[in-house]
Amino acid sequence: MDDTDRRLLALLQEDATRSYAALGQAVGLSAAATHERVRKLREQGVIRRTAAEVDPAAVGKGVLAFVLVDATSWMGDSGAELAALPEIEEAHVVAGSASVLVKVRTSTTERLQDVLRGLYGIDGVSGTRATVVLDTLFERPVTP
Amino acid sequence: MDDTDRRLLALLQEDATRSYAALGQAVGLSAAATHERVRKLREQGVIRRTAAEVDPAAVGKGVLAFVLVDATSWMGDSGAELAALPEIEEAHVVAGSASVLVKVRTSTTERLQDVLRGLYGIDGVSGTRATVVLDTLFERPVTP
DNA sequence: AATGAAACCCGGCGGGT
DNA sequence: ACCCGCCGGGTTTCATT
Repeated sequence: MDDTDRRLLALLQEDATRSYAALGQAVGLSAAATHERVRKLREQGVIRRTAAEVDPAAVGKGVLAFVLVDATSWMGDSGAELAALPEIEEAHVVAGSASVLVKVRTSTTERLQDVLRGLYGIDGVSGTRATVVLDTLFERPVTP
Repeated sequence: MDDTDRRLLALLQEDATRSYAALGQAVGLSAAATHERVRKLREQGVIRRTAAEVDPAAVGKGVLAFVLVDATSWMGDSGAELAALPEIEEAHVVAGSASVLVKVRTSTTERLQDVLRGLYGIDGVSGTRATVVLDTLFERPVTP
């Protein structure tokens, strides 16, 4: 993982449809060498996958909220139950006053309410504190 | 935006390197028709871009935290100042007791502290409440 | 680990149904 | 809108250094 790899990662994060030739030119390498480096980055798991980024609003997911979930028991093994709620985009075990933090996207606030109801249905959950997003200033990839 | 489009989106979200032929076979369409549909989805902005997903830990970003930022004045126009801190991955204006919620990835907790210091340097910021992530249960794309 | 050449396959585009 | 067929270019591999 040298500096060239990091530059390649940065380029692929903003547009993974670039050709290896163009990519190589940007970092001063041949297409074949570039291909080999990227292949290794995939193999090592540095590049998890290459995915299409979908606009949430365009697929009817205009409401975004972060929900702190309080629990009376350990929730670190409740991943599957949380994943069963498809509107939950991320779930993290956190330190602090809450046990889990989830990121939720729904079509409407009514549907958000349904998700909160669903959270209460999970064993040990004793409370939720939702923070509703009014406007997203920016979302960007990690800077290697 | 019919059901076929949604299936295409789901497939492209999990692997955008698939060929249009394979994609078309999965939804019962020819490669050309599939290509046309995906082109339109891009044109309409439903597909924002296709990007490589990088493992944060692999690029030395092992610490994740969500920070609620309190402010004494309106922070909805502070996007640029927040974006100037490269460790901030997302920034949202929120309803509730805080004004802004940011997602921060750093190499160490010391660096996280630096980011918090940086936040206090922004005009109007009066406080921060950080929630540190111990373990990420899952992160997945939006389900169309 | 990088290069250049070569084979193969895919993306992109026309025309037609 | 979808399907078929063609063509240029990119991906992918291999021998070589």
